[in-house]
Amino acid sequence: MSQKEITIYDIAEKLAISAATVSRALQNHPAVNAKTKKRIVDLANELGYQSNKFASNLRKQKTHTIGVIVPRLNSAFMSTVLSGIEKVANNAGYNLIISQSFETHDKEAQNAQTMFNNRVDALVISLAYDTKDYKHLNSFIKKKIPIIFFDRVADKIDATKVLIDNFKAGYQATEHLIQQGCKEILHITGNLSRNVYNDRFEGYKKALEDNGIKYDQKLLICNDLSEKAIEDCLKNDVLKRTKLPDGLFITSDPSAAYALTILKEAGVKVPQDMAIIGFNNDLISRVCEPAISTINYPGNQMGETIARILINHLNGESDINYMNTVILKTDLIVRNSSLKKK
Amino acid sequence: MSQKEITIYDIAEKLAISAATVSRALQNHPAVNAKTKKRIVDLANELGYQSNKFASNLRKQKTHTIGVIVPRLNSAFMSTVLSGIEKVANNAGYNLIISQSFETHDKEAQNAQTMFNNRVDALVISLAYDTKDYKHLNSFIKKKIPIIFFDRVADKIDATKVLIDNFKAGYQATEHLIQQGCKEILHITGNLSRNVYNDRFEGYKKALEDNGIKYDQKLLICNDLSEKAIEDCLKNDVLKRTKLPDGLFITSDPSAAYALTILKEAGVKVPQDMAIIGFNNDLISRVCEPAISTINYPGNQMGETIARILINHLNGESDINYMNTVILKTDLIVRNSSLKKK
DNA sequence: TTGTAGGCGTTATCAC
DNA sequence: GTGATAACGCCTACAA
Repeated sequence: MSQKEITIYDIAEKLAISAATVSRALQNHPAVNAKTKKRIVDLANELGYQSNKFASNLRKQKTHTIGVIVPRLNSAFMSTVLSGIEKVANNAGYNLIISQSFETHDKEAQNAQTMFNNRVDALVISLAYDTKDYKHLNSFIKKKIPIIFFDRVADKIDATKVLIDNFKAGYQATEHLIQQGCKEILHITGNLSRNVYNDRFEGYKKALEDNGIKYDQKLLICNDLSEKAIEDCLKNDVLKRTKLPDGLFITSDPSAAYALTILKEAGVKVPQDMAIIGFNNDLISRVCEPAISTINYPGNQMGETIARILINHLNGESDINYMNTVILKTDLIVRNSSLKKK
Repeated sequence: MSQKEITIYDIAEKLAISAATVSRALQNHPAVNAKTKKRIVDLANELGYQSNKFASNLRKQKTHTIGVIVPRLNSAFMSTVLSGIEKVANNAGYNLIISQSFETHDKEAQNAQTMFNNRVDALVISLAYDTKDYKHLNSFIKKKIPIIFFDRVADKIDATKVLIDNFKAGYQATEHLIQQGCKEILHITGNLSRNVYNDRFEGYKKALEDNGIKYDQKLLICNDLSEKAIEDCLKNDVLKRTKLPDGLFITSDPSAAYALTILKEAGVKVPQDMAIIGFNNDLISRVCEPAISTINYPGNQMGETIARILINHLNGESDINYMNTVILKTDLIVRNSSLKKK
């Protein structure tokens, strides 16, 4: 199938020198005569020589590859994070192997295994919905391959985490709705066994409590935040209630936008009947009518931060083990969907 | 840094057999005694043995890795395609190395080089805005490494392409606006040197022509479709014109949504004053008010198709060289943003 | 400044 | 069924 590869030996032979010198020249090793080097580099270009990473990696025990496992590739937030990671990593000469867990532990474990076999220099991971134990990461820990968790992190594991203050964000969002006069705030969110959703929920509860509102379990809906789930819980549950909530804190912008559409269809006025606040500050929140209030979540910056920490560590410029948790800043963004008072 | 690796030799030694047998057992080679195999597999698990892909790849000259180069990671469309590719590829035991060209030829070439050095088994690529020559892909062609272009394809190169009928889609979109009574249809789109935008533009022109409307160059705006560009061209140009166009065909949904927001802000009534149609059928087009008409572009299916073609080829089940172009089906989706007549 | 030689971990070929 | 052995292409002590 493939043509004969051109190797450093071919170059060495044609130039009647040793492969070692060729290898050195191609790596810009200082101890090599400038002229010899030029001859080597020129010939390499002429022959279209391409270094074989496998041989090199095999030899050097380093791959310049970072593995990334995410629940799903196709969300605005995730692709922003990935874009940030890729940018920094690529500039530093690192490659990215990306795979999706599709929100299941098994696929996540399987992907981790593959990453491990591929000897990634580091692993970046945002956990699946149903991941509860972290055995599948043990091989990395044993071999001291750095792991960075982001967004959906593992509480019980002692590793570097990059995330936002979900409690605070949840608190802020809820508090804002309360300040706008909401008394019964519906909270639609994801699986509470994941830190992101749990912390936001705790923030929600605390904000209620601090404002003298009793938490009502009927106002909590957990699902996978898919369009189907949103449609289902609104049409078959919320909209059928005798008393409609007057506020909605829903933890993703696409879901918020979709919920808004359904509510409007059903004749609910936003924000008058129900004030809405989302999460993430995706473009989608800005183009709805009314525009949706949200929490700004800097995905791109998160990605860049992750990559930078990793690369500094891999280059030995800093030690990841001293950096336990990085919290990125979020902001409350108020738009018309939640402005009952003007 | 890393602990000692466990190799097939370690296993062989402990079991007092040869490494060759261990290797065979671990690959399910038929010619190995069931009992020996069990002993080997058990010990391998116990020791936490992990096959070293580099050594294996080096030896087998095959990497089970597919390189993917896209203009940008962070678009709804792109992440859907990637998600599709990843799903199929991963199930078939292939890994994905993904990188972004950030719409520049240079980065694209550099990424292609890296992919090549990593000896990817195949390359999947959607071209950058300013890529005009394809020298950077020559090494792949020479070595007969399959390349699949998708979405933004190269006309001049003889390779497999997966795309939609952009001409037809552009025609349909425009025709629809005309049928709704539009006479002056603004077309906001990307760089016309890219097939996707050029073909849609040609479709647009042809639809005008077929309906007796003269093409007016003032109604064509090309930019990078970023929020900034959209805002700029609308506020500083279109909205200042003495006569506003009565239709808008804009070739991406996020841009359409953003344009809609700006137009509404400026007091333009949609669809009465201006009918709008976008492209892609992203969620964003559905949650706007009015919901935006668009062309359904099956990104996920495109991704899966790409991966499937590639994998069939790599497995020798079919030959990619006989498959030149795959055109996926698109549909016109009519929503309120373009419905002048009811 | 350059060359020699050994090994990174796996797999394929050949014997037995 | 199993074992020796020779690559795969590169890198790096060490020697010259």
